[in-house]
Amino acid sequence: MTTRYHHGNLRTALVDAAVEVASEKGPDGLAVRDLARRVGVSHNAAYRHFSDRDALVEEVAQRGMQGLLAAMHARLDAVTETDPVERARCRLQELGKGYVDYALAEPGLFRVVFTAYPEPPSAAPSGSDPDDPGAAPDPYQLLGAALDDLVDVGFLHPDARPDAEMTCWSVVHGFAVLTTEGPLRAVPAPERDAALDRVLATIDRSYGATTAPRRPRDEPAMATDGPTRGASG
Amino acid sequence: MTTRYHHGNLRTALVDAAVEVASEKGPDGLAVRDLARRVGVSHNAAYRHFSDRDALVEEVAQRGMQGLLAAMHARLDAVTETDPVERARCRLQELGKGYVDYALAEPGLFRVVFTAYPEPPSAAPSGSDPDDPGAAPDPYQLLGAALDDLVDVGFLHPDARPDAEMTCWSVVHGFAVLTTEGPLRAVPAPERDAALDRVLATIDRSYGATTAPRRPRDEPAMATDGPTRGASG
DNA sequence: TGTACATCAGTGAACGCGCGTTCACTGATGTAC
DNA sequence: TGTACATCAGTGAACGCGCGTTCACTGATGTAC
Repeated sequence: MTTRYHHGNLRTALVDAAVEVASEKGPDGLAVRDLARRVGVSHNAAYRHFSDRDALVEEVAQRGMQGLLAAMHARLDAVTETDPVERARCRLQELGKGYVDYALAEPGLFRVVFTAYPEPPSAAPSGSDPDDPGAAPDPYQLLGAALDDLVDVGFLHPDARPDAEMTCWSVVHGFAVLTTEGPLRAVPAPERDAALDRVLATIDRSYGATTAPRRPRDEPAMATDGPTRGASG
Repeated sequence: MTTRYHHGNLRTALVDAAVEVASEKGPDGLAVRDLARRVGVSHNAAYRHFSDRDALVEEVAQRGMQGLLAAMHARLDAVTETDPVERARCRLQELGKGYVDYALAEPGLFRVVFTAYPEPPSAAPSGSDPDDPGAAPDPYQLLGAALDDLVDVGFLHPDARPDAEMTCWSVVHGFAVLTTEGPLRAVPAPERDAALDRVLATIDRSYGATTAPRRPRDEPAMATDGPTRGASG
């Protein structure tokens, strides 16, 4: 039973092993032979289940994408704020934190997600179909929905809505890359987390500034740790 | 003379070839044997000039860094604005554009720059020495200086100054990665460039909002393409 | 319930690739006298 | 100006590695009758 001829679950076992390896070594660490070895099967048995190495990597990328989405949803679901404006602002920030959470927790898989398809989908001129912008399906839509909420709630001015996805995605992706693989990977966790809060607050402040000048209030709509509160302790 | 025994300039020739290769294939495309072949020399002659492959890659990374700095300086030097506030704002944005310029023009070398040292410099707890934050020396200092100017000129509130480097670097690096290697690599150039303008304007608007509420003016300090101008053609 | 047979899921050997690195060696160069 | 010699900068062969992929093959499984 321990070593029967038919594995019974080889495909899943290979992907599991691949996820584990990729988690440590990233996409370049994935080798069909190595994975077969780990699973205890001859090195070409894998070809019964995957047409080639790329197919296996793609499977890992899908798992990574699921993890990324889970991390984002986890943060989103934890938002308890009830005031519509505060809630929408908070949700956008938490979305970004979830993204970075995952990149920091699983840097290898995070890399696989963004390396899986080295060839650009040049056939369809991306951007024309808003439901399929490039190769990033759901996180992109989550972000879009959060930004739409921010407009609906009256915080983000509609004129500032276009390309807002790219701003948010860029800042959060850049932060993730710089602090996981990049030159900022040695920054200690507390400083790093504080920095992310400030980075996200910067975006929030910008969005608040798109409406604040138009409707007079006592308090300008600003980030909670903005300079007007003077809470720089 | 064409094929003399002593090459005379082998070290430089190897680095030149490596830059050319890395420019197309990125860091993983660099192989000592291949480079020697290209230069027309036996594959181990390279070891007279480089202790190992990593030393050669590091040399390419330095060239890449020079290119990156040159691209940033080129943008910076092209700023003719004379009004101090406008000038400082403009310079920050051009700095970001220069960074993205280089990433788009030389994606392979850009990657080498950020892959050269896979091991974190964990010895020195980075961030303690502001002159050497991680492995990115000069672009980081250029950015810091631009942000300091923005404070000096009264546009960016000092309370919002901390971690401003990380915001700017993150947004610009993320944009570069997403549009060169990432899911947005298929976005056509015109849309992409317009998006970058809006992304940078978002940061500018945020920084303007750190001072605007405090000193009453006729016009709030906002990005040139902000919604209050209504220039959404 | 038993059996023949198609099909599925493995195996071991082999091909061909390119790599990093080291070894003992040799051709060229330049300098001291 | 000529020569001996140390040193520098190449060479060719070899070691050992791991990889992706294909080939002909075999053991196990399940289904039709």
